[in-house]
Amino acid sequence: MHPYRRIVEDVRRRIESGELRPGDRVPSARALTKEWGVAIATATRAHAALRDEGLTVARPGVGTVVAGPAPRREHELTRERIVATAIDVADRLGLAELTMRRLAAELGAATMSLYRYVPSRDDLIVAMIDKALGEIRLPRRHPGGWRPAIELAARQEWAVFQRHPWLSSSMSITRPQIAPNGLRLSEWVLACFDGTGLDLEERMYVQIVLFTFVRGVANGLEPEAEAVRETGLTNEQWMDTQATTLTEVMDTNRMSHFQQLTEEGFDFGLDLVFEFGLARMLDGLSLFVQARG
Amino acid sequence: MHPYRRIVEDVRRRIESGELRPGDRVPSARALTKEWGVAIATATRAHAALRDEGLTVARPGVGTVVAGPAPRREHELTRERIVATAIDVADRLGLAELTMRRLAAELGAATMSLYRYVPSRDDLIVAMIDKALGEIRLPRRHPGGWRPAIELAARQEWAVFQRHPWLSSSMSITRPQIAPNGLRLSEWVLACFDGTGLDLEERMYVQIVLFTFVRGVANGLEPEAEAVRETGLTNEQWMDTQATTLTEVMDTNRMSHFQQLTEEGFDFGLDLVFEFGLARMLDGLSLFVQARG
DNA sequence: GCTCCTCTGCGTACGGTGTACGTTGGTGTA
DNA sequence: TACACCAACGTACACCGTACGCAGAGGAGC
Repeated sequence: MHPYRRIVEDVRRRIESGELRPGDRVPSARALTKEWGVAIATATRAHAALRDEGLTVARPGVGTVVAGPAPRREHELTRERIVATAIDVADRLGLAELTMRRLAAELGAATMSLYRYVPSRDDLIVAMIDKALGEIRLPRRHPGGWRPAIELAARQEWAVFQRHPWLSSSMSITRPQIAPNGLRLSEWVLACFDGTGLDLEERMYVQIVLFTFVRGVANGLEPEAEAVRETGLTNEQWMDTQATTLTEVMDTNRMSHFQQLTEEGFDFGLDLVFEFGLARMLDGLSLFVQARG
Repeated sequence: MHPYRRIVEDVRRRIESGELRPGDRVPSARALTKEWGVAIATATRAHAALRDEGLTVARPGVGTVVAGPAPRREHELTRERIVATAIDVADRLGLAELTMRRLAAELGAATMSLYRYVPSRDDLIVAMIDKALGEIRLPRRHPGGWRPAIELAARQEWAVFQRHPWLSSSMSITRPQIAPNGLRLSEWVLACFDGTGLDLEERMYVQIVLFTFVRGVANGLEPEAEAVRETGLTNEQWMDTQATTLTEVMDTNRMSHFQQLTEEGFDFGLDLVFEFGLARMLDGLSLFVQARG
C-alpha cells in the first residue's frame, strides 16, 4: 500500500467515526509531514486523493476541509453571525449603541475583524434591514381578494417593526437600498391587485403609500423603547413628568381642545394609532379600487 | 451742580442724540472714573440716577445698558441666532454635517460659547424643530368644513418638510418633545372637527394619523437630498446605477410585476406619492366622519 | 524544499464627534 | 476693596468609524 493511502484511510476512518465532521479542517499538508514522517509531496497527494473521492474540499487560504454542509461552528466569525448579533444588540440596546467595538466584543472578536465580512457600518445596517424584512412570512396565494391581502402585509410589516424598533428609522435614513427581501415584499403586494383594474403604476403608488404609512407609525417605536431603557419610565410615566411643561404651554396659548383632552385622560398608544390609520387607509384605497374597476 | 449730575446729563445727551441706542452699553463705573477723573462712588451714583430715571437698566455681569427694546445687534451671540443659523446649515448640508464646531465657525464664535445658550446638541435640534414648525401659517378660521381644512394643514406640513429635509427624521428620533408650535398645529387640526360628531379622542387619532402620514412620506426627503449633495446625481441617475443590481435580484427571484414596471419606466416622485396618499387618506377619513355624524 | 499567492485575524493610528471643566477679564454692588 | 456674577473660550477626555498594514497559516506549483 502506498504511504499516502494509509493517510487517506486514516482520515476516512476519522470522518466516518464522526471525529471529523463536515466543515472541520483536515490536518494541513505540513502537519501531515510531521505526524506521519513523510514528505510534503506525499501529504499533498493524500489531500488530492481525499478531494478526488469527494471526502474533502480544498479552500485556499483556509485549509482542506471535510465536505458536506458545514454545521455552523459555534464561534466561527461569519457574516451571517455578525448580522444576527448586530440585530440582537440593536434590539436590546438601540441602534445608537450598536458600535463596531461593542459588536466585536459581543462576538468575542477584535474590532477590525468584522471588516473582513462587512464593508462598513452602513452596509452592516443594510444587511440587518434585509434580514429583518426576511422575517416577514407571506402565503403564496393571496387570501380573499386584495383587501385582506394587503392588510395582512401591513400587519406583518407592523409586527416586524415592533420586534425591531430600530428598523423604521434606519430604513428612512438609508436610500432605498436594494434589499432583496424588501423587493420580495413589494412584489407580493403588487400581485395582490391582479384581477382589479389597477395598472402597475397605480399599484406601485398603493404599495409605497401603504408601506410609508406603516413605517411612519413605527417611527414612534424607537424613541419609546429608548426612553424606557434610559429612564426606566414607561411611556405613561414619562408623559406625567412632562405634564407641567405641557399645561404651561397650553395655558399660555389657550388651547381649549388640548386642555380638555388631557383632563379627560387620553390613552395614546401606537398600536391604536396603527389600527385606526390602517382602517382609514384601506377604506380610502377601496374607493380608489372601486373607481378603477 | 453735583459732579455726578454732569455725567448723567452727558449720558442723556448721548442717548437722545442717538449716539447710544437701546441695548448699547453705557460706560462702566470704572470707565467713568477714568474718563471724568471722579471716584467710583460718584460714578456709581450716576449709574443709579440714570437707572432711577428709567434711561438705563443694570444687567449684573454684563453692564449698564440703555433701556428700551434692543434692536438685534449684528454679531451678538444669541439663542435665536444660533438656532436660525443651525437650521440654515442643516438645510444646506444636512443634519449630519451640523456639528457644534461647524456651527460655531459659521457664527464666528468659539465652539463652547454655544453652550451658554443651548444645553446640548439634542436640545438645539428640538429648538430647531419648534422654529421650523413655526413657519406653518394657518388661518384663524377653518375654511369650508373639516376636509379642506385638514388638507390645508397637511399641505402646509408637507411644504415645511420640503424646505427642511432634516426635519422629519429628527422628529421621529426625538421623543414627542414639547414643541409649542407643534401643539399649536395639533390644536388647530383638532378644532377643524367642531360641528362634526367626532369626540376628542377620535379627533386626536385623526390628527396623529394624518401627521404621521405626512412625516412618513417626508422621511424620504433627506436621503434624496443627501444623495444629490454627495454624488451630484439626481434621483433618477442614481437609480440607473443601481439598475444592474436590481435586475439581478429581480431575475433570480422571478418578480414579474417589478420587472415589467422597470421596463415600462416608472417616474417615482415623493410629490406624487404625497398627493396620492393624501387623497386616499382623506377619502378614508370622510367615510369615518360620515359614519359618526 | 522552496516560492508564491490567498485568506483570516487583528493592532495601531487618524481624524472626527459632543461636551465637562476651569480660566480669563470684564461687570455691578456692598 | 472684596464679592458674586457672567460671557466667552481653550483644553482635554472618551468614544466613534475605519484606513492601513502586519503576522501567520494554508494550498499550489515548480
